[in-house]
Amino acid sequence: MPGGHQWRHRFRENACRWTMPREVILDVLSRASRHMSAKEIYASLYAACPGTGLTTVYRTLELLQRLGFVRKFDAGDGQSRYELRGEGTQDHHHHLICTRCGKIIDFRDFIEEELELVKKTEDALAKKHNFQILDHNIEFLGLCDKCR
Amino acid sequence: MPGGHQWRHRFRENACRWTMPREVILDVLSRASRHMSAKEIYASLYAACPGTGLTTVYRTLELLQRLGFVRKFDAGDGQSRYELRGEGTQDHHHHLICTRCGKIIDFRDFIEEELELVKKTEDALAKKHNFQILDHNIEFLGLCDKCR
DNA sequence: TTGTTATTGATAATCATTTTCATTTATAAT
DNA sequence: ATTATAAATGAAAATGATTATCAATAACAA
Ligand SMILES: [Mn+2]
Ligand SMILES: [Mn+2]
Ligand SMILES: [Zn+2]
Ligand SMILES: [Zn+2]
Repeated sequence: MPGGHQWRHRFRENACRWTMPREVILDVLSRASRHMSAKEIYASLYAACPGTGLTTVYRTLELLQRLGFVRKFDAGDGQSRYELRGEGTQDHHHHLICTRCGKIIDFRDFIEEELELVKKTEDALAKKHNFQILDHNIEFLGLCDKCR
Repeated sequence: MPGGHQWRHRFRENACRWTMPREVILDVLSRASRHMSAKEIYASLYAACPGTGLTTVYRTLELLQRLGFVRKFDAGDGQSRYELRGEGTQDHHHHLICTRCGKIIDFRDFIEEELELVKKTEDALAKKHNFQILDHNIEFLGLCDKCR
């Protein structure tokens, strides 16, 4: 349990101030269900920090993304979703998305094989297209048990 | 070259009428550069079918997607992009996206290994979560040669 | 404690996409 | 070929997520 202090330190390192809205947003992200939209985060903010604006939520999420603490992704409905990036490789995962109801499931199956193939592909692509590859996403789309 | 007639037939099969806007939009999609946004398609429509509304472009794209003729995807900027789905497996590919300038590159490297891993993962996920998996996306994010 | 400057919140602005609804048109039936 | 019907279209307005503005506030270094 890294506690909340680590965040403060990591903010300082990046010349960012440690404020109440940021602390609360990080808290929401770390405890609540994953894959939250900005509006959902905004909604669950009221108890701990009423008066926080939706604008601040968006700005904080963008900052967290820029610092690499948060991953932003698109699940097909019109809004972006956000999740904390855990440390090392044990948090590495991808998404299984129901295209009808929007349900999102994390999966970590075959991560070994996946990383191996991803590495090979990254190397090939970086060389062939002179790209600096920084990240990747893998997602499976389909119908969940309730929607099929 | 399947020509334009096949489309007409495939529309009929699905109880959809064959109209000028639909023909022209399919033509644009098949000849022009891939990964076009609705607005881009709308813009390149004027010559062949002036007066076509942007609304019709959106409606047609949604139909094409529903019929499985078109793949809709998100490249990180605020708008959806569309590309024709080719027939068999020789068209199967994924995307390498520059997060700064938005450049998109198709790649088909290691499709063999990819399909193998994807199959394994699909089976495992379908069983474990009782999902009916219909599609998948793999994307690499990074900086292109000009942006790095 | 004070000064500087990042951060915030209310509000308005953007911008992609969707809805509405009256008009047109593809197509099947006559 | 004409006609009837429902699907398709287009103009305009509505929606909804995200971003820009700007004056007020608060973090934090000195
Ligand atoms: Mn996740
Ligand atoms: Mn492509
Ligand atoms: Zn579902
Ligand atoms: Zn680039």
